Amino acid sequence: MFHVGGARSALQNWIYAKQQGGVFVLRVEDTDAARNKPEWTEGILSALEWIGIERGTYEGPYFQSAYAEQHRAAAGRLHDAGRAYYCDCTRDAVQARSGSQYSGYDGFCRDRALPPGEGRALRFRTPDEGATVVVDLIRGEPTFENKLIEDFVIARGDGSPVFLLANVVDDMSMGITHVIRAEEHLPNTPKQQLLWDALGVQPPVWAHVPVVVNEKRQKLSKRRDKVALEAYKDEGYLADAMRNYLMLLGWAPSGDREIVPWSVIEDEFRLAEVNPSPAFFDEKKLRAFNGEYIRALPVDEFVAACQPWLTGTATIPPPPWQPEEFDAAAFAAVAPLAQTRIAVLSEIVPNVDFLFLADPLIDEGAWKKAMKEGAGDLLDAAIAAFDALADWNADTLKSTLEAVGAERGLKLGKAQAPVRVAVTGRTVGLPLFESLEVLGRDRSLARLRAARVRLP
RNA sequence: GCCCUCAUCGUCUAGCGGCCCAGGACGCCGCCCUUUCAAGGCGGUAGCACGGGUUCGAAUCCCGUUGGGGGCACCA
Repeated sequence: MFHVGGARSALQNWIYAKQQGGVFVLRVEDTDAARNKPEWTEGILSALEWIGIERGTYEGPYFQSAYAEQHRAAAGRLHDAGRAYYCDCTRDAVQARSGSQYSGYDGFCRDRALPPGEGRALRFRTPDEGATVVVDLIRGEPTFENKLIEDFVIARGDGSPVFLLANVVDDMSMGITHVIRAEEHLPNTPKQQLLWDALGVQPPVWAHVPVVVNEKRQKLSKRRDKVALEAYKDEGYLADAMRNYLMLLGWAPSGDREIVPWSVIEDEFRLAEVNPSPAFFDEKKLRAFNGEYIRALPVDEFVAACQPWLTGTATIPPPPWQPEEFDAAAFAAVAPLAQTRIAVLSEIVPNVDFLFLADPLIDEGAWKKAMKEGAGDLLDAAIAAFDALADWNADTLKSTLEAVGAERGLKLGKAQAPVRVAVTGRTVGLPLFESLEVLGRDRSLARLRAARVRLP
């Protein structure tokens, strides 16, 4: 699973690296992914690929674990240089000493010069004065007073390195020069920068992009919110629409425009211009974008794009009709009419199911609405008139029903309702007469007669 | 409790001292078109959080306040 927030920063990161002539490396700090499950890696890779970050154009994703030796070596160096010391304080002891107002480790073991030993953690000795200024492409220079940074643990009692240190050492080992990540990491940054400095390496340039939030303005969470990129893909969001929308979260291209070719985005995007405040992931707007992208598709591409929902795949459930019932030619005939009517690809199914099902799925609410008094009479007349038609096409069908309606003082808008429900099962849908034409004379008449039988 | 951070229509944003009694987009509401529903066309609704400065002039700069978000582990 790949998070939409992650997708956005990956996109930003990727473009930025491209513009700078650098290499984009995706780091995954997710707990589950960090266990290095191959299927997670594969999921992330294909999600990245879906939004246009082709494999081979970047390195990674990588999980912290590849540089275990360096982690331990770095911890050792820090200790030897006096920048870190061993501590045997338990959590409870520290808590007890500081009372109710806990504000970090109190430095109890700072000058005890404890030798390494079982259960003794290694703590980084934070400077007593001065300040650590983080150079951040998006936020300027957030400054942190060193005396307020506690002596944090860099290696556990069993000698294993903690995330903070592993992270820094990994980045150093890989020659990372720019770290672009979510703003939630900003408070950790001074600690990491102190580590870079203590290890004698020039710290990277940081960029903390804002988080993506839900309607309640909280960071998107996997438990509460729909955040998986794959879920959007399976619903029928187009990759182009998704990546375009994602890039507009916190940034806008020049001029009063939002839907722009990807090349414009790659060209104009400036990481430093990203709005520092959190952005709400608005599914409604995404949907509107997707509708526009769908309408902009050439018809044959639209037809091709619909295939997974018409036939089903591993992740997309199969349609209600049997595979042998599907008629590609009929679908192609009706596709242009459907194209302006759906905003996500999965919606194609209810629009065309009447063409492929032996019997239409009759919606009872629709039936009650359309089959009022007079409906039986109208259907009788329509059946007779349609049956007498020499040419079965949209034009003749329309003028025929128009005439039938007129005889009864009904406008076409009213007269078409019972016919529509009888044939498609719904009150809304594709233009009726074109639908009848594609459905064919026999099937159409059979459905009209079947409906007539149900009426008084 | 401490630290950091953010603040323009409901939402995403344009704006980087005068072009702004604030522009675009989504949403919403009307009207037109129309065989249903869409699409399309036209119009409308709605915002610079508050208070002080600085300046001839502030949405834009500074300081506070308020409100939101994030972080403070021998988690990652």
